[in-house]
Amino acid sequence: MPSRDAILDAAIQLADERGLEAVSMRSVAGRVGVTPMALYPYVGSKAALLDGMMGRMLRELLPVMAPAASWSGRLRDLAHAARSLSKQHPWVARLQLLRPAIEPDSVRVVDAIYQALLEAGVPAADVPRMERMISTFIIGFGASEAEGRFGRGTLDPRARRGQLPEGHLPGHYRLADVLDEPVDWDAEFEADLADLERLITAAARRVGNDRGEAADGG
Amino acid sequence: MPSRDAILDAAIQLADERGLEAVSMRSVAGRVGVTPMALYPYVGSKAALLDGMMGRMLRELLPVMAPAASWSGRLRDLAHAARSLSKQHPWVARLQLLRPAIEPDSVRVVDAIYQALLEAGVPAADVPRMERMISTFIIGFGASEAEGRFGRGTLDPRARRGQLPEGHLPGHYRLADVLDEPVDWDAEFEADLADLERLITAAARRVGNDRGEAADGG
DNA sequence: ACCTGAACACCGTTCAAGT
DNA sequence: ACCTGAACACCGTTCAAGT
Repeated sequence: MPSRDAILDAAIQLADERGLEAVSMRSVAGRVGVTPMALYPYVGSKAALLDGMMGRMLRELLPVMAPAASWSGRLRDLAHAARSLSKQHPWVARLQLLRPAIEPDSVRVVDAIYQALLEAGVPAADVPRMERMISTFIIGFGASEAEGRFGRGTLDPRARRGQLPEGHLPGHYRLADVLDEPVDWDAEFEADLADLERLITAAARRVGNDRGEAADGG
Repeated sequence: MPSRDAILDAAIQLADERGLEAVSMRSVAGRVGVTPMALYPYVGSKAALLDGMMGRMLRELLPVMAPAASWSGRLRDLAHAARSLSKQHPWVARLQLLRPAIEPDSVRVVDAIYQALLEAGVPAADVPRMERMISTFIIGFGASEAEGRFGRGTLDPRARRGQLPEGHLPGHYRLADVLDEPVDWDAEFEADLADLERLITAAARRVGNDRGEAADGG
């Protein structure tokens, strides 16, 4: 029995095992034990199948925030959950960036961030922007890590200390010691979160200072 | 005469006109006036073709930073150039996230950011992380805007003030006034850049305070 | 040396049949 | 009501010929 849930399960499993590019109507149908065309009444199209996969991921993200915790604790919980999700399923960040967040659970996640920012004292006029900044960063970090934008590239074979003339890549030259050390991505994510929290408290402190429209309606 | 440059030009034109998904070996070959297989000696593979397109984009990004300007001026120049690039070519942000930055010009852009951060007084140990944070944000913003993650979604049809019970999406409810206004994306990008600059100066101020390894070699 | 043409193993999706 | 099979218009890439 196909059923929408079984189809989404098969697609998610396939993406986990062989990557998002291995998810095709034909491969999913094969795993479910059915002909490609039998999927269409349940998922509509390939694009809708991908949206459905994303919806499932977001559903796991929601119950993670303990309502009792402070705003910063809740944001931290959410950020950590998002990161562990994109470690378990390296394809979610790409999907999140490539398809607009239509699923209803995505609106609920956004709402939870709104509440945390309001509770932190961020002026209403700045809350949606900061929500977009935070989620853009978290998704972008996950995508960069998963797709290999972080790994190599920055640090080229010839970027080792002394192996290149100082004038060519002066920044890399001066940072040779630091760049030689391996990166602890968990620590980096943590440091980035601390920076984001600094921005939030700074925005809350600025209420009514450098802008006329401080604490708005609400 | 094909030539690598003519092939990349055709591919870029095609992506601008009909989107990245319209770029195929067959369509590019058609535009160049040649058989698909004739491209292979010049570009190697589809993936390498995409890398080549990205390389061309990065080359436009480099000469934009006036060496005379302050570190914050140079970072601003770079950020604005990156944003106008991803407005002209909505596919670059996606490509930047999906493929590791191997092109040599990408290393040069990273180096320019390293220099700016060092000049700002950011401790060496924090410079690579902050570079990744800044570029992740800028690329993520471009991708979110281009792929439609920002546009709709957050603000649902039923998120209008009073049209939903307060208990359901409390954050959206409290922000109804703000969410009803259209977003000025240029202003938002500017405000985000100001926030990033705050993080940089804050990191510079922390030198030698909460970490042992303050101003490193160099 | 450079290009072509046919072929292989794939795609998403439509449409007419089958039970 | 639900599924199948053949078909259409695509992919990237290999390989043997052509000039």
